[in-house]
Amino acid sequence: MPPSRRRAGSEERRQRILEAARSCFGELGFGGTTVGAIAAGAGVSNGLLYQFFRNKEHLFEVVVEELMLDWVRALRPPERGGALERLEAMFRSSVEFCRTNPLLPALLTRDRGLQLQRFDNLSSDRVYAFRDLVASILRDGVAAGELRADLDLPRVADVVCQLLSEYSSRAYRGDPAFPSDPQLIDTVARFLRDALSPG
Amino acid sequence: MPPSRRRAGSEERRQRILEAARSCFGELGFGGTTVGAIAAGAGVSNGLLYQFFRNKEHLFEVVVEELMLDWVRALRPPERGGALERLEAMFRSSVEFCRTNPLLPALLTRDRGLQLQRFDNLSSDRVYAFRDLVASILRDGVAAGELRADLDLPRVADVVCQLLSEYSSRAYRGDPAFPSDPQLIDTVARFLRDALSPG
Amino acid sequence: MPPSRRRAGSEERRQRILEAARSCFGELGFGGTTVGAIAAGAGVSNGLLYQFFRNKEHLFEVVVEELMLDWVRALRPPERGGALERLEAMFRSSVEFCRTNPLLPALLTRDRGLQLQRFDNLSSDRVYAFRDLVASILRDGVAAGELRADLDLPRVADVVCQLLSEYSSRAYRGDPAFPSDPQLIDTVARFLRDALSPG
Amino acid sequence: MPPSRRRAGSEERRQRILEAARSCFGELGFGGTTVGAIAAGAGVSNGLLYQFFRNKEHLFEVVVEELMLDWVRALRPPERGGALERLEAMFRSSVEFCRTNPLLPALLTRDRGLQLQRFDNLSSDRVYAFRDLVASILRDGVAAGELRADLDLPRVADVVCQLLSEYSSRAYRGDPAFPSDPQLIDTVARFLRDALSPG
DNA sequence: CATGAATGAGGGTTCATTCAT
DNA sequence: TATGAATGAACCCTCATTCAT
Repeated sequence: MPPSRRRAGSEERRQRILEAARSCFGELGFGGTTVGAIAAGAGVSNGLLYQFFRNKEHLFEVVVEELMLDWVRALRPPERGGALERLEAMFRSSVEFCRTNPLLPALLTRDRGLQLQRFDNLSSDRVYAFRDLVASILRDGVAAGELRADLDLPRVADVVCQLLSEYSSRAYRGDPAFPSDPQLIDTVARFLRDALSPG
Repeated sequence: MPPSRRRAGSEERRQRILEAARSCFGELGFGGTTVGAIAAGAGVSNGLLYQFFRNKEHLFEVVVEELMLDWVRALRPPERGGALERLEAMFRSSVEFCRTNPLLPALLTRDRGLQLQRFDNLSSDRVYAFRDLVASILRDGVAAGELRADLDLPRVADVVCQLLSEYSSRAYRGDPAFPSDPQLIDTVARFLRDALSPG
Repeated sequence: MPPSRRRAGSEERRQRILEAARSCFGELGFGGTTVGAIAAGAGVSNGLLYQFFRNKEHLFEVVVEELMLDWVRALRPPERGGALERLEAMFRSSVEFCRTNPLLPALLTRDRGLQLQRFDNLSSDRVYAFRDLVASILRDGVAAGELRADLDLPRVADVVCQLLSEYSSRAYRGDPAFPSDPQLIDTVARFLRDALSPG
Repeated sequence: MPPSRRRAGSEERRQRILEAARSCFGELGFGGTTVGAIAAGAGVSNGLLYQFFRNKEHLFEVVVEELMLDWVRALRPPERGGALERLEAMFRSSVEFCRTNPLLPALLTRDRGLQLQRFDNLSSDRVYAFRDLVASILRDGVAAGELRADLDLPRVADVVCQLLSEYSSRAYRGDPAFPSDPQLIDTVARFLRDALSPG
């Protein structure tokens, strides 16, 4: 039995709220976002948000949770291929993903605007998992002789993740001071290759 | 004629306000900081701030302006030495500077907590100037044969600045998910060398 | 013609709403009660209440009206017997009635939680009628020589009613500071006898 | 050193707020009272209340605390005299006190409108203390042979307190259904005497 | 008839800003 | 100048009421 027309509309509205919230939180941070702005962005009344979410924080949590899941799906690297190839694929996927998701990079870099002290364990696990994933790819590359043998794996993984999330995030922000053009992405990719490949 | 004793006391208070503001804005962002907290931190009354600054935004602008000047002073690279050596010196100076200035990295990465859309042209010039400085150092290195000849200079400068500001900023934040230990700094320095040095 | 099955079901729902309302208003007062809580308590939808009642205030008025009728029925004193005997019977009936009707004592004591200023003339008539009934019983007792001859009848009736309603009301409230045990009820009954009986 | 004119005005405003709060809470209960109404009643702005009181509940607590102290002072019975005489003096003092303090009787009778479950231990002690005081006076009267020897002291004290607080409270409420005229007070006093005096 | 999703006015509270002292 | 008491706009959230289904 398909959902009634009513409930379908309801779910659609919930999604519009989440979308508006994603956009507002991403652009203005948690504190800078007003519930009214989200409601207006979603084209619904102020009070409707509270039918779906306990309060502003809860809405934020749900947004983050969904975003992390989407991101993990988008990021999954190709199973086959060399380490550099896989890292570059991840990098480009992430850039693509963030093009419409300003919130993620903010989360990945512990953006102050989100006042994440309240949501600490929301994203920590994902951050660690992501870094571990990168580290394991690096380890594969070292084992295969594709990468320098003397990399300090956890710390290099940190640097790689950092570049990945920063240049991904720029894909969204339209900030001329921190641009994101295809050639810049290529430069970053090449930068990584040069730094990681054996002499 | 030296400023009267009265004005000297006044200037001192102004500085204490700026110092308290720097600390508050850096820790809590623009939205998270209250004027009362700054006044309390400076040990003056609430209203006195408005003798020196038009309003909260103006105070913020002045804080940023001064911070940028301090940072530029701190960053000035050694006149002599190889490009990599000079870049690394800048990197380490910046880390040191940021260790006590949480606000700067936030500015350099367009921290959402500051709601910088309102203050857009505050720091752009400084950011451009910094990147140009790095680019010119890179150009010197290329000219001297110390760096790869085929670097896309403006874009590589962007990447270098990015790493520099991110790992500088961590020096202040005590976040276990984004640590800052000497070996990580060394890893970043080596990462830069590997990426920039010729084959 | 009996009501159609449809209307019978409707009437049953109306009654369930009234019952839930009686319970909620009694426990939480007018302001503390939400329309949603009443609907949930009655197992009907939020909107259905507005088929039967203009609004929350109207529902409250009807609840009070019905409650007063029930109470009058429960209170009707035995036709025969001495004045003290009849008063005591009323007292004990009232205690029993209130044991399951928290709203009544609140009404009888002009409970502030009900914000009765809005509903002023709702219960006044019943209060007067009750006091008149008590006064007439007292008059019978005086005439029969069973009670003191010099009682200020309307005012003594007020006192008797007051004790009656207060100690009835405690039967419901589970407040340890204002207990209601059988011996306390007995004490009140005896107190009344002692005060009213001739020297 | 006398308080500066500024601080004197401040304290005066605090008192006006407390007075307005006492009146509003007393008339409308805790839930029925809005912070705005208190502010308006005191002739100050909405926000000023929060300079003196943490929030609405805190303001309520302070009001209750002060009221209880005032009441205890007003109630203190004469040291000398017979038990009935002392009780009657207390009764009349209380009536007088409550004539301007609607909140107290509400507290003494656990008014639902105040949602006292939150403030339970604020007034319980005072209620118990008051009842104990009445009980001890009764005990003295029994010992002196002035009162019936067979009184169930704690429970009779309850009844006496109940009459005392109820008829005190009416002094404030201008409710015609529950009047308060001098003769009614006299009737209650006489009622108490008749109930407590030996046969 | 019956539903419950949707609305929006109004509540308590915070805080940038002003101004009498 | 310097103060901090005072203001009031704007925040988040609740809930009585309506209306499309």
